[in-house]
Amino acid sequence: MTVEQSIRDALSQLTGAEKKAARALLAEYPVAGLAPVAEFAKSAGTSAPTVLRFVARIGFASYPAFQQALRRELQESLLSPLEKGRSEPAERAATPSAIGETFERIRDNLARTAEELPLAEIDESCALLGDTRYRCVILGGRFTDSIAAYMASHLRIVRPGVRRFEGQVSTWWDQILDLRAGDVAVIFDVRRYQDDILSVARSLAERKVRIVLITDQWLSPVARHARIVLPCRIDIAMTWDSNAALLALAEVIINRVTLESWDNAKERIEALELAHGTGEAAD
Amino acid sequence: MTVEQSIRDALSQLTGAEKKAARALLAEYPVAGLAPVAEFAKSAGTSAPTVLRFVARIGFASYPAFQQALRRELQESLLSPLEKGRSEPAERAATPSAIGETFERIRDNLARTAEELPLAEIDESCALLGDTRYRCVILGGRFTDSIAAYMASHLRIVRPGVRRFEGQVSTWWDQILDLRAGDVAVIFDVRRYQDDILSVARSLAERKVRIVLITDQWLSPVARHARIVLPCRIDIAMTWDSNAALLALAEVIINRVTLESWDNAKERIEALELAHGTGEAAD
DNA sequence: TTTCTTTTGGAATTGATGTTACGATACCGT
DNA sequence: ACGGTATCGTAACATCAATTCCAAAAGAAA
Repeated sequence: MTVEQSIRDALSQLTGAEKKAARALLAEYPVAGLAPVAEFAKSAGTSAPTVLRFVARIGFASYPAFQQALRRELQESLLSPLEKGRSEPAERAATPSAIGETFERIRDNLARTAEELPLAEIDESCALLGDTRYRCVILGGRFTDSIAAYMASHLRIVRPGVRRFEGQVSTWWDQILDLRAGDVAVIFDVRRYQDDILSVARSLAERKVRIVLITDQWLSPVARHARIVLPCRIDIAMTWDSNAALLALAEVIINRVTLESWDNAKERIEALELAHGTGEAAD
Repeated sequence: MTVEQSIRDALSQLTGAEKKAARALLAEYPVAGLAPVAEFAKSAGTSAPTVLRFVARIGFASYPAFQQALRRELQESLLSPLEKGRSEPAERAATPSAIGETFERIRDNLARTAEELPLAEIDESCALLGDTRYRCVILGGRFTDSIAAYMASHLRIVRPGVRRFEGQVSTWWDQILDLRAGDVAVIFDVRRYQDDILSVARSLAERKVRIVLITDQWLSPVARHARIVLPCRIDIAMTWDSNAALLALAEVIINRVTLESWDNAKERIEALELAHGTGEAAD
């Protein structure tokens, strides 16, 4: 039962001045109701007490309670345009064009991510990661662990002191002890945020490890402990979210760090390539 | 100039706790800002004074003035719900930066990849991967191994019999023995093609394992042994190639397979979510 | 018209909210 | 390691908003 429905149901039982309030709210729903009582009353052409009687009549204990309900509703309706369809994926036809469409949505996520990313924060992250005086650990959650691995495998080539937390979470705690204040942790965490990641983050923060968080637009709770937060778009209105934007961001950072510390990186890349012996396999 | 833009512009000049407030607002825009200061502060994990300092910093004389601006904005955006959201992409695009450019190149790769991908091949891949009568192994090279892991972690939820070849290549040979004719192998291999991957592919082909190869536009030599070849764009004219298109393709396939075998997948997803106990970490 | 009931808004009251001052803390440079 | 500076949160304060009371006005019934 939404607030709007409550109003329509109760409308017939309202007194004259109360109806004025109801109509004013319906006309500018729900913004009018988010204003202070006096303002609402004025825009409805009535008085504050009348508005309060109206609010009580549709079943709220107080005006703040009424506003809170409006806010909750609003938040849900702002999420739903993206969220809907998630419930019944079966409806979404798997037509050939669906592939192109999915790609399109992923591209769209990249574009919006690039738009919304705070550039200054990326600069700072790269600075942190380029500073070889401090060590660096990279970790991720259930699915994003792969992205973490990807980033680590590149960063490890560019600079020394890169470690990755992998496997059993219980083994991470020992490794945290090796870290000193000032070291940097890159944490990937997207929705269905994991409690264990949060615990680790808290523990890292306590040890003054500086956290760079790469998360989704709704922000992992790890944000509380993070020095830098980089939100990415992940919703593609399908069964699974898309982590492509996270990977892209990781790549951007990797390239940036590589460039900025090119003198060191160059040597390391060449040395490692030689040792690895990756001959360009001819066809 | 919308409030949201003001925030993004000012973000870099904000102090740590102020950033928390900014992020909390951006994460639940604009609803978070419509709550009383104390509530806003709590949801942002900071104190009321900090929120007020934040509001002052982005140019408002008082908290009520700030809320009024939010309401005005909200009302306008509700009146024209069609052009809601991305207000002026033209303005935002005016931020010339290497970061935006890199993102642009990655997006371009995705677009070209989507164009050039043979749809019929994708259909067939999905059919192969959706057929639970056969097992499925996933593996990748030095960097693409992470992408393989990503795909495996999802596919494993959707269907049974998914394995991943990881760690030391030498241990893979034993595992190949477990595979029967008709089983499916997804192989990721991009330039600097690795000899060991080619060897494994050859061996798999000999055992009549059907290979789905996800590679770059220049095609890994594994293509010779592959039943299906899906080429992606990876070049972004920087130190490192971008594997974002591979990830996107993997995601497309994952979603497709999930949809096609939804009846089975649904049960497995629900069962695993329950067992995993991933509580949406409330804050 | 008169009287009673219902409704309404002004004004006082009470409570919550925004605001400010100050002490504690963390951070940074020397 | 130390002192200075910036930042943050607790607590007191002042302001404003929500609520209540009551008298006046409007409407209904006699």
